[in-house]
Amino acid sequence: MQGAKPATSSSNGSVGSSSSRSSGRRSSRRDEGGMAIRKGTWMAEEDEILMEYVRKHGPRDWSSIRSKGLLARTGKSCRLRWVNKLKPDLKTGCKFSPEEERIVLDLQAKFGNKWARIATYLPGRTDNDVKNFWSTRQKRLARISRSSLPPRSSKNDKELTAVSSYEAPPIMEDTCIDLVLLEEGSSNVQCCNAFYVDNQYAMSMAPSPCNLGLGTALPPLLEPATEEELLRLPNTSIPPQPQPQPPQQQHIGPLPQPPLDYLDHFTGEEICFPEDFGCQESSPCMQFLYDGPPFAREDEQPPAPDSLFDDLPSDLFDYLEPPPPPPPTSSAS
DNA sequence: AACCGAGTCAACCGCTCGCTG
DNA sequence: TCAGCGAGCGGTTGACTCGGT
Repeated sequence: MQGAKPATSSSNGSVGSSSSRSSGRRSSRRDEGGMAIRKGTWMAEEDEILMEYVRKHGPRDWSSIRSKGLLARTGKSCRLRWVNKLKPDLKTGCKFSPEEERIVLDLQAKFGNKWARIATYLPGRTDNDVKNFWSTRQKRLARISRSSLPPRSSKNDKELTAVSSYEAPPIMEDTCIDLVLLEEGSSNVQCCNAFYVDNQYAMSMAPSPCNLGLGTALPPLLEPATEEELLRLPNTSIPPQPQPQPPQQQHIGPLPQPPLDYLDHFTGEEICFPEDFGCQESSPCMQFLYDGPPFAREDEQPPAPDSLFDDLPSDLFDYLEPPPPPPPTSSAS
């Protein structure tokens, strides 16, 4: 990855670049009481004062920090600084691991944009971290989907093709990558995640509800799995189903909760999914990019789902573990 | 070397919720 | 019951770095 910004004044004690950085849009202003409210990047001295306050009083009564004249910051700002930067055990400057990414994807599909809630499943991560991770990912997917739409031709060729970052040079380290699966000859785009962990690729989501399908035309590193194997994945709420032979279709109605902003393009029309991808509202798990007519309608054959997972080695997903249990309700917001 | 796009991150704002008097 | 207030949350913005061209 790139773009890691050097630590701010709080962690390296240098105020130089960060103070100039804040000089533009953020500045101090005076409130009604006449006390100047400082905004912008925190200085090391301010951090020290804030930490000292928390040591003495605990992380509460944020507004009294200003009312006592300790800092010219709002309570909000103090709390934010503590939660996002000063709290102990934060994983600052540390990239999301593939496992963390998988958890975020799972939980975002489950909870929506409840970043604080999702962050409680990720020790050392803040809601801001999760939010930033997600928005970066969204931007990337949006860019990929925009740039990857194939020309409308060869209508009969329905093969799903992996494009996007998957075409990047081989990934050598544990990595989470996004896949955009295009239905050739149309503008249908599906999106999912694959992980490269321990020299193996694996898809991020179980064949649970709202899985619209995974691509077949993946590079050789990813071998297809049998549906039986995939059904052993964690967080899979659909029960094992009988051998789904010729793809049948199940009328499931509109998607319950559009998981992505991309669904702005969604027409709201009812879609049919193959029966073996049965959809349950309780655990939607796939991000669905849509920019055209419905993916599979009753009068149209969807890609054969059984061809999507065939032959994946049975241990392919063994490393995947269920997310940790939710923390005690007292800590959740 | 300069430029540009992508990615990362910090910190703001507006809103909601829950507590308290 | 209700208003006021503080805390918390989600969305957004913009500075900054880095890699590619």
